[in-house]
Amino acid sequence: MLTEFKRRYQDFIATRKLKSSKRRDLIVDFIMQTKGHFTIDDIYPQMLKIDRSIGIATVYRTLRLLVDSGILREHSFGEKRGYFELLPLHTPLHDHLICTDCGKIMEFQCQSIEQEKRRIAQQYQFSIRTHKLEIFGICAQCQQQKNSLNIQT
Amino acid sequence: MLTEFKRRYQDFIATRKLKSSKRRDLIVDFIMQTKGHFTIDDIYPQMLKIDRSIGIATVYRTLRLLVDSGILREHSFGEKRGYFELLPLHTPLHDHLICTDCGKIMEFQCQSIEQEKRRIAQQYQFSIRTHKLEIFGICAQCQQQKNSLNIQT
DNA sequence: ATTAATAATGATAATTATTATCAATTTCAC
DNA sequence: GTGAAATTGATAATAATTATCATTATTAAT
Repeated sequence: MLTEFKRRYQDFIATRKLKSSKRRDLIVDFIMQTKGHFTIDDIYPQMLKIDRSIGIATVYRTLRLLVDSGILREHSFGEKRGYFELLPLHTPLHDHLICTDCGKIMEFQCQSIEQEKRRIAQQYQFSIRTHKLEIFGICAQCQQQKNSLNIQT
Repeated sequence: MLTEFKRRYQDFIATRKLKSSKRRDLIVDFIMQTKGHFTIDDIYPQMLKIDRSIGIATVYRTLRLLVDSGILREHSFGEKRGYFELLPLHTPLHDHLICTDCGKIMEFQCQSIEQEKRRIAQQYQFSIRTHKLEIFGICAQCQQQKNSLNIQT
C-alpha cells in the first residue's frame, strides 16, 4: 500500500532524478510512522535496531531530503538541535506554545492566523513554502508553581 | 541622557543583583545604536575598535543578558548562528518573511496576528514572553528570475 | 545481462557557533 | 578600605551538523 507520505517521497525522488535505495526507503518508512516531534537522537537508535549498518550521516541526509520535499518541518524550539515533525497534506498547519520553564510544547491551530499569513504573502508577492510560529512564555502549571513558592517564602 | 533601552538594562541589572561593569556598559551602549538584525560577527569587530581587550565571551554573555531582559530578540532565520534585534517598548512586534533563495529578510506587522496570539495564550492560560513568526518561501524577485530562466531554456 | 554514469553510503574529519572553565581582576555594600 | 561576590579574557570543551572520500549500489541505455 502506498501512503500519502510515501507517494510524495517517491514523487520528490523522481522529479529530482535521485535514485532510490534500501537504506533511505527504510528510514523513510520509519519516519512515516512517527508522531509528534522528534530529534535525531530519538530515532537513530531505533533505526539501528532495524539495520545495524545505517550511518548517522544517511539519517541526516534523509531528514534534509524530507524537509526539502515538504514532508517534514524542522523546528528549533529555542534549542540548538533540530526537531522534526510530519506535515500531512490537506491538514491545516499548527503552531506552538513553548514553556521556557519546563520545556513543554503545546500545539494549537488558528485559522485566522493562517488567513492573515496568506494575505501578507500575497501583498508582498511572496510564495510561501512553510512557516513557523513559536510563542515563548510560561505555561499555566509553571505559573502556579511560582505563585505557591512566593506564598511560602 | 538615559534612553529607554539603557533604563531597562539598568533595571534588569538591579533586580537580578548583578554588578555593572565598564565592558558591559560599553557593549550595551553599542548595541543600543544598532538597527535591524545583526550577528556576533557583525558587531564584534566594531567593538574591538572601541576597546581592543573585549573578549568575545563577554559579548556573548551580554547578548544573552539582553535577550533574557527582553531588550533583544534572537532569531535563527533557518541558519545555525543567531541574529539579534532590538525590541523597543510600546512598539508592536513585527514578523519576518525569509526568502530561501536569496536570503532576503522582509519585516511586516500584523495587528490581527498579534491579537490572535494573545487570544490563544489566554485560552491556554499561557503567559507570553515573546514570539517569533517566520514565513519561508520565495520572494517576488527570485520568482521572476526563475520564470525568465524557464523561458530561455 | 553488461556496462557506464551517477547517486548513495558509512566512517569519520571538519566546521561552526556557542558555552564552560578558571585564575585574575573589578565592583560595591558595608 | 575590606571582603564577598560578580565579571573578565583566554581558551578548552561541547554539540550538532555538514563535508569528504573511497566504496558500493542503482539505473538507463545498450
